[in-house]
Amino acid sequence: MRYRPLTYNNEFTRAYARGKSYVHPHVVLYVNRNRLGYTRVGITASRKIGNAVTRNRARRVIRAALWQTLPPDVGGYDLVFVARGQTPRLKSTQVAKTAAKLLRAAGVLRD
RNA sequence: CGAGCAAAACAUACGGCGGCGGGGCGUUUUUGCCCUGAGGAAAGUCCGGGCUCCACAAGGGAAUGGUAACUGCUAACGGCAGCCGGGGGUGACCCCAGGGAUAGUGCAACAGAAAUAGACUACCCGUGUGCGCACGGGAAAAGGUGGAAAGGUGCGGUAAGAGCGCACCAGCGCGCUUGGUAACUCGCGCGGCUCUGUAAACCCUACCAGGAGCAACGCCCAUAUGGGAGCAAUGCGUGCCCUGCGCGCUCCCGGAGGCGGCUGGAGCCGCAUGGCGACAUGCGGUCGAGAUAGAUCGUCGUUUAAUACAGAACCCGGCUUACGGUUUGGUCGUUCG
RNA sequence: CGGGGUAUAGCGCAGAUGGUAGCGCGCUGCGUUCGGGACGCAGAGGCCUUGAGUUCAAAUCUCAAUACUCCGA
Repeated sequence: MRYRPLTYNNEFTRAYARGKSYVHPHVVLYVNRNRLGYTRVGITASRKIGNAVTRNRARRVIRAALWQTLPPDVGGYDLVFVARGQTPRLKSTQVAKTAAKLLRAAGVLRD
C-alpha cells in the first residue's frame, strides 16, 4: 500500500472540523496539515451511496485514482476523500483527473 | 400459440497487458517467479448446533420464553421426508400456529324480543269485558336481526306446541371391529338427542430451554498513561506572600497497540448398496479465501443466453427475503391435422 | 455481534386489554370590522408504511418485509 491509512474516528472528525474542504460532484476532499512528516489518507463512502457492493466500488475507484495521482513524498497532510452519488458509476481515470485538480487547488500538488 | 404448475443445473469461460490480498521459493534490501483469491443467497439475523468464558453436586419444582396431528431423518432444530386430517384450484398442483372450547374465567360492538340465556309480533287456554282489547298462564313450531338463534325432512301427537315419540339423514360420545407402527380409517350396535364462536384472549396439557458471545477468550507490553472519589495535609517545588498549578497514598471506573483464536470441516466430488423418500453405510478421489479501514479490478480480443440480485469478517445445518436468463416434465384453453 | 423503538390528516401528536379514528396548529366558507388580525360558527381533508394470516370483524393480535432511529459489547 503506497499511502498510510487514517483509521480512527477522531482523526476523521479533526479533518472535517479543522481542515479545508474542496467540493466537486465526483468527490469531496478535506485537507489538514499534520506534523508526522508523512501523508495519511482516508476514504469514506457512506450508506447514502448504496449497498455494500456499491460502496466497495466507490472506495476502489478512489483508491485506483490515488495510485495514479498521489506521489509518495508530498509532505505531512491528512487527506480525506468522501465518495458522492456518482462516484461508483465513474471510471478511475475521470476520478484521477478531478483528484489531481483538487489536490492542486489545495496546494498539496505543485506543478 | 397463449396461460399457468413443478423440478434441476448455471450464475460466464479462455488469452494478452497493467494493478491488489494471502502463501511458498529464490535473491537479498527491493525486486523476480509460481500457486491461490467471495455467494446462491455471502444478505436479513428468524431458529438450531460447534467453539470459548461465566454460573451450577445429582435431581426435582416454580417463574419466563418457545414448540404443537402422526411416523421417521438428523449432531440438533421451530428444518426436511413420508403419511393422516382440513382447505383452495377446471387441472398440473398448492396451502394449513393442525393439541384442548365437555377444567375454569373473560369477550362477542351495531342490529335484534333474546347472545348462552329468553318472549316483541303471531299461536293456544282461562278470567274480565265497553267486543277495540286488558290481565294471568302454556308453548318455543312461524316472522324479522345477526358472523352465530340450539340438529334437518316427514309422520304421529296436542288446547296450541315441542326429540314429546317413531323412521331416515347429519354430528358427538362410548363399546366391539377391518386395515395401519401410529395419527387415522372400514363397518356394526347403543346412548342422550346435541352442547355458539374465540385459545395469533387469559389459560390447561405435553415436550424443550442455565447465561453471554470471536469486540468471546488467551498471551505480549505492563505502557501512551486518562477520569472520579477519599485520605494525608498545609508537606515539597514554582513564587516576596495568598490564590493558583504540579508532585504523594488508597479505592473505583477505564485502558491505546501487537500476536494468537483463523480455518481440514457434522468438508466437497464420484460410484455401489439399503430405503417410497428425507437420509444412512461402504469404497475411491480431492484440498477450494482468511483480510484488519478491510484484497477479486481496469482495458483489449474471442466465444456465448450470460445479464439481474448482490461482497466473506469464528465456523457449520436450515428458514425467510432479493433476483437473471436456460433446460426438462406435467396441466388447462384455442386452432389445425 | 446482540438488543430495542417509531411509522396515523399538510405539520406535531393521542388512540394499552379488537367493534369503521380523534386533538392542537394549518386550510376552506360564512359572520364580526371601514379593512386586516384576533374571535365566533360551519366544513373539507385518512386504503392508519407494505404484504399475508387469525377472527363475524384488525390502526389494534400474529408472521414477513421496507424506511428511519436509538442502545450495549
